[in-house]
Amino acid sequence: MKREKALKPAANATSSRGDTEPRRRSDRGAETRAQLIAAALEIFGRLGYEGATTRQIAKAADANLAAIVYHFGSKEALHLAVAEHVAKSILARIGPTLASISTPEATATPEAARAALHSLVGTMVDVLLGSADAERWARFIVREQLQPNAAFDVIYGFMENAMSTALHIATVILDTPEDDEIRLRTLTVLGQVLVFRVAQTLVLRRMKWTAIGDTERAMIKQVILQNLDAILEGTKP
Amino acid sequence: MKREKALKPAANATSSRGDTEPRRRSDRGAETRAQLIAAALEIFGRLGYEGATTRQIAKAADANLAAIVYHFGSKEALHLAVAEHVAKSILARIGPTLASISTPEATATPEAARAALHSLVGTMVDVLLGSADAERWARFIVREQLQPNAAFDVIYGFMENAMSTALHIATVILDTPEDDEIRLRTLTVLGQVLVFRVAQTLVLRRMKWTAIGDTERAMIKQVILQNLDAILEGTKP
DNA sequence: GTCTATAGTCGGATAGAC
DNA sequence: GTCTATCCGACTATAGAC
Repeated sequence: MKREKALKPAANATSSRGDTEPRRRSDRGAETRAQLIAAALEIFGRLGYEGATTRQIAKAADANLAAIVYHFGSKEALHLAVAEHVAKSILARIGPTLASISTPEATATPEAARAALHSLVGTMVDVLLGSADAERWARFIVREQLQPNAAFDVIYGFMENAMSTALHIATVILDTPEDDEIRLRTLTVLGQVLVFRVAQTLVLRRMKWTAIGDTERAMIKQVILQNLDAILEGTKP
Repeated sequence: MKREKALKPAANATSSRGDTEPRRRSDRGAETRAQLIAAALEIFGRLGYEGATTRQIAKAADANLAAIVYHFGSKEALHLAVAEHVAKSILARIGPTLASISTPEATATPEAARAALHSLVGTMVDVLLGSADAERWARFIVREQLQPNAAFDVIYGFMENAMSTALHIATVILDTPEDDEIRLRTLTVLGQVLVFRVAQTLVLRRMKWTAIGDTERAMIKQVILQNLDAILEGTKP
């Protein structure tokens, strides 16, 4: 928000390069772009948009400072490219699960629906807590929430999708229409997963853990799924 | 992380001013300090430590740039002073509730314990969602989680307190020893509250709300307390 | 496509008048 | 205690050699 002078360049935003010329022999360019995005994801997530500097990012990506402008057009465009990358990556992870529980069969009976919901929540826990990648994604996303940017809109898309699916399944299980109450309840389930990412510093201290590994993740998943069942059971009409 | 040169000054950190001279007639100094802290809370919360600039803060506080160094010693010291202010403010709000449920009577019977837990969670919802101040506190705290600083330690203290109390009450209700499982479950309850602060952009969009006012807060509280009861009921040994 | 060098701007901190 | 003026390091973005 500080240097809003020459925002003229950009031109070639994020993807769709090589549209003027056929794909050439070397993919050095693509590699550099990928490295820049990976480094930017990490650094934007930790320091925020303003706190991150293009020098840091270039250095972490083992690329040249000018490469950022060359490949993305500006610091801001790089930020947006990272958001797109995150959205795509997460969708790639939960997409299969989402698809498998979006079939009519998955919600044919309350039992099947319950299994589908377990599957979705379990996948969310795994995706959010199960990889170093996810750690970076989550940090980046939470930053966007704190300071909603254009990048947030990019990310919102897939969240919308997952939440809608979960909501629909929940209405089947509880046999109720979709109303504010069940919408809120769906959000509280999301919160139970998110807290382990967002308040992780607090979580680690309280649990006297040093990290959330496989064992810890399994415990967390078990507790959340038990809660989910209890909530489904306890709030039946 | 950028300008680690002259970190020499500081000297007079945050409070305890006027120890060299008796409190004088005017409290202009105290007022300026308060305004600076208020402005810094808002701006650090929104932009993060690195993203915030002392010029912005001074301007928002209607104070002079040099006043920051004069009163706090440095940008970093101001940041820490804000953390202390936040911790104190929150404790002032939940302290009474915390005290009232820390008595032996409050956990004498499972019924009383359940009421105490409701009281604590309800207060948390009110504090976190019920005031414009809380919005700022939450933003600031979440930032600290993403990028733990010295300031985080300041804030952790009161969280520890509230969590321990909640945990103890839960063990009474469930009549189980304190173990990892119940610790995790306590954190999932915290998550249900936090999500409405942390992912508020998402919440507002999904609920098609424009803000979380009294009505919305009441709905949220009801849903979370119902969940809490369901969880307590559904996970009994 | 990648690099170095640099232009132009903005940052935190300081000095010293009042 | 508060202010203006200023230093100087670090920032983003650019130009142009390779």
